[in-house]
Amino acid sequence: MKTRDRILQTSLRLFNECGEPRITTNHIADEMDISPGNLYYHFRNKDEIISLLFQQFERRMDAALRAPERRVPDMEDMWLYLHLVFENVWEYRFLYRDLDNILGRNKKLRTHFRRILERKVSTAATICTGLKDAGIMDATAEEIAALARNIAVVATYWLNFQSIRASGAPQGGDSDNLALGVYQVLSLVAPFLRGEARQLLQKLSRDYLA
Amino acid sequence: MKTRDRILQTSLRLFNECGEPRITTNHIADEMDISPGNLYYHFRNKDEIISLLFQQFERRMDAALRAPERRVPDMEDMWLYLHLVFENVWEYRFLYRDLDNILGRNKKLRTHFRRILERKVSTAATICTGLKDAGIMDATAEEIAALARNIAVVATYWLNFQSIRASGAPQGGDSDNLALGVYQVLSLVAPFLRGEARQLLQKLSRDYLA
DNA sequence: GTCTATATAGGGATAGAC
DNA sequence: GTCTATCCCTATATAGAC
Repeated sequence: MKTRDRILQTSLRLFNECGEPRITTNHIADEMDISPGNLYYHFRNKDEIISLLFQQFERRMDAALRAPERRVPDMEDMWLYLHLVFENVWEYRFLYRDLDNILGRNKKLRTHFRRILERKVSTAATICTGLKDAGIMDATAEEIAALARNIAVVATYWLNFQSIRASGAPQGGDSDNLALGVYQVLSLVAPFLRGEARQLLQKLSRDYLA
Repeated sequence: MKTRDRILQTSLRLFNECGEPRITTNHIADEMDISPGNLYYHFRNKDEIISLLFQQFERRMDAALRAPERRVPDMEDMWLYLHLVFENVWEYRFLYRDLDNILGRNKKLRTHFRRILERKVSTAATICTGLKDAGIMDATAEEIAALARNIAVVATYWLNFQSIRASGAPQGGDSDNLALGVYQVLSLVAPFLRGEARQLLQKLSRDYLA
């Protein structure tokens, strides 16, 4: 594998493990057993590494949020949508750990991240409206708007929330937290579903968390 | 006012405005027109300033979360609880802006903040159970548990979420975001309320946001 | 209590040899 | 492409005069 790609890969891992502000370019070079000078041959500066990682993140997030546009959405779409979102957040969690800090240093990232948030909200709203049109969901337009915002908030920050709550906990892997996150978001939607769908979701949730 | 207190006050303001990692001890001294040496006469280091500010925050948050323990909770309690929480988050928003970063440097803060999150969850659950016992709310224990977690997430991260969404927006003050945050959390609770209470909440919300 | 001056350390980044 | 050596800058923190 090319050094350039290894730098990106290693940076992502270290950023995720320790937080981007704590990882210096020297740390990255050290971990890879290359010289700091070599790293700067491949990248102009640390910010360029972050930008590249952000681009990867953005592409994958775009793909996740484009999923349900093809046809009439249903609960399957919601489930898929949530899974893809949570997996992406998890894989690029360093962004979320120090969001304000990172976005504050780079206006382009801030703009793009804002766009992603807006798409999270609008995709959630689209799916909910689809569920309503399909007769599965019962909610006013106002309720759907608020619901979509809440879905976006929980989908965005759940892993942060859990990582603080779970610090020092004896067990409970991170993959558990992904599943719990999906469950949390589904529980936002549940009370608006009609009887059968709500039962189905409850059963699905129980299997899922077991 | 004593220099020591002015340092705390100025630090809080600058931290909130620019983010704690970007504000150095020199910045603080500069802003106050005192020397860096003077600052270090009053505080051993930057961390001590942060710890003191955190203590203030914790005391106020404790007070906010103790409120509804006295009697049978109702929607008034929920509303009061949310307001106090959001105001505290707003006044000490620097903590939330760089939460992982700050908590990662100081285990004591991490432990204490975790406790606050747990209390947010349990207080929300207590209030909801109270609403259920009062016949205002209709929800299973499982639903209340998930709801309480979601309330805590939204109450904790809403202002972060909005500050990213609103960056570059032409208008929409921060106090609007507080009100919107309360509305968002209430909209989590609304679908579990019985008819009359739900109507009341809708009316209340509309007045509130107007 | 407050100042000036300074020590120390670490991170970001570059130059030039190989 | 990679390394070594080094420079610059900034942030934390201290020493000692006033």
